[in-house]
Amino acid sequence: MIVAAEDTPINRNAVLYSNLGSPELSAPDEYLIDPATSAGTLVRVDRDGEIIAQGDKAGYCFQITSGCVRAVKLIEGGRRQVGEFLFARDIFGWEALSEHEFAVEAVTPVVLRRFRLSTIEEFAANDRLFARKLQRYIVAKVQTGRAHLVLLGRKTAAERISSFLLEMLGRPSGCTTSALDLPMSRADIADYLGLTIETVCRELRNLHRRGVIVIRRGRIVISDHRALRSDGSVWLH
Amino acid sequence: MIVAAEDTPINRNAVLYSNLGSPELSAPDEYLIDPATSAGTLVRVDRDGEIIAQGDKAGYCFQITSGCVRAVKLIEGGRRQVGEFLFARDIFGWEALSEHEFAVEAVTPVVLRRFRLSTIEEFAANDRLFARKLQRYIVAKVQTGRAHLVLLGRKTAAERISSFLLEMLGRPSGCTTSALDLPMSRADIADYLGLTIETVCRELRNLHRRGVIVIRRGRIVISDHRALRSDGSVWLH
DNA sequence: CGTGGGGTTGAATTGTGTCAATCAACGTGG
DNA sequence: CCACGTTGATTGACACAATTCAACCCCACG
Repeated sequence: MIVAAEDTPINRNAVLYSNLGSPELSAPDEYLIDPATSAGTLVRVDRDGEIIAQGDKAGYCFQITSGCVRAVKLIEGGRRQVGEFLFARDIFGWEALSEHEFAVEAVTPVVLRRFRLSTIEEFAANDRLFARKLQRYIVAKVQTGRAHLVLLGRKTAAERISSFLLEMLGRPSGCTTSALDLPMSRADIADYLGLTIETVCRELRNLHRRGVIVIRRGRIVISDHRALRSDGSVWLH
Repeated sequence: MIVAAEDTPINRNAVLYSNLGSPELSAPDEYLIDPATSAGTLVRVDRDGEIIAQGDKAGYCFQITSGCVRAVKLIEGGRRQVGEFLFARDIFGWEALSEHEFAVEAVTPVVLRRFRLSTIEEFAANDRLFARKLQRYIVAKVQTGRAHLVLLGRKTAAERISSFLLEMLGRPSGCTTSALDLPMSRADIADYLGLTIETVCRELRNLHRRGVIVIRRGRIVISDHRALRSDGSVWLH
């Protein structure tokens, strides 16, 4: 499903990442690897195209330039779990030790930059700041993974939906407005939240009825942030 | 709840980790930091003692010398999620970016070795092999976290219990025999698997009825590994 | 202008949770 | 040594949240 894949050799002397001089690590809207460089191989993938298959050998790492991607695992009985959704600036492919346990598929058409894992490792070895940024990125992923464990283990359907909308609202891009356009299908959302499509619909409808959201053609507008937050943020402390 | 906490200064010239000369990275039964060294501060914690509290500032990293520990998150309505159980050789405290999202509590009395995070970072900076081992360890944690997402999102109660027993059976120590002694309570297991205590009991009884396990005084003996595996390993591929 | 796939809604079903009672193990103090 | 209280584990009866099954709608697209 990979459309364009000419192999631009990585120029080791090129500026591989931006903000070298930045005082602190990884602002949320920062690219770990500067997309303006010619480093890595540009890859385009169609909607629903498979970027990584379950069982693929580890070897490549991708940074998303544009679009949305999902990490999915299929198990017996046609059951499916979406591990995470990834967007521009996100990096994936590093999570595998030897084989990929999750497939990665394009939710929308995506543009990626592909690197050999060995190249990334080499850069991390030669550059302390980059290594620390990567480390921070991975630790942040561990954190969001943990938060998702709580959602799947202990939250009700209504709470999951609210948490999901807040999560989507909270990501770096498109956060200022309260208009969310969710690129993924109901099935993707359901498999991310450990629910069925029907329950996702019903809970969205409930939010609509309560006047918390407005649903229009795959686009959702949040009318009552406060209500959403009191539903979805069930943390203590 | 920390009992002994004299602060042994870290000797930078001491051999902080073992197997420097080992050809490959992190065998599963290997300590990332050699417990025989005097590096770090020895800490003992009683049963149910709190090692890290929710909301604590990040700053220390612990390696378990002996005992079992749980990472827990409390949310509204008395609900609780156990993120993971950790055992000898495991390392925790590195998952926080600024504040700890999960508390860490002693399931059994534990002996820990405590390090400043900055010390760990410094060692990683000065030693490539150690840095890569740590990296591998963290990535492995991401993997088990992902597997747990699938369990919580898409497995039935029976499958969760079987998967749990297999997971406990599969950890480096005490794996040769089929006698498991589970140090954690039913409540801990339930909160790890996103179930209730009662369901855990019922499913264990079902396994007992089917002759798959024998339950004796907090110790469980696996009589039929094959049956357990066909229940718990619901992977495709 | 059919056709099909995603989305929405309703009714029936069920797996798991809730509530409650009982039991077993253990420590404690009279 | 034995009543007693405590705490965790087990079991049963019932309730309910979410799934399953099914019908229908709405566009997009050939």
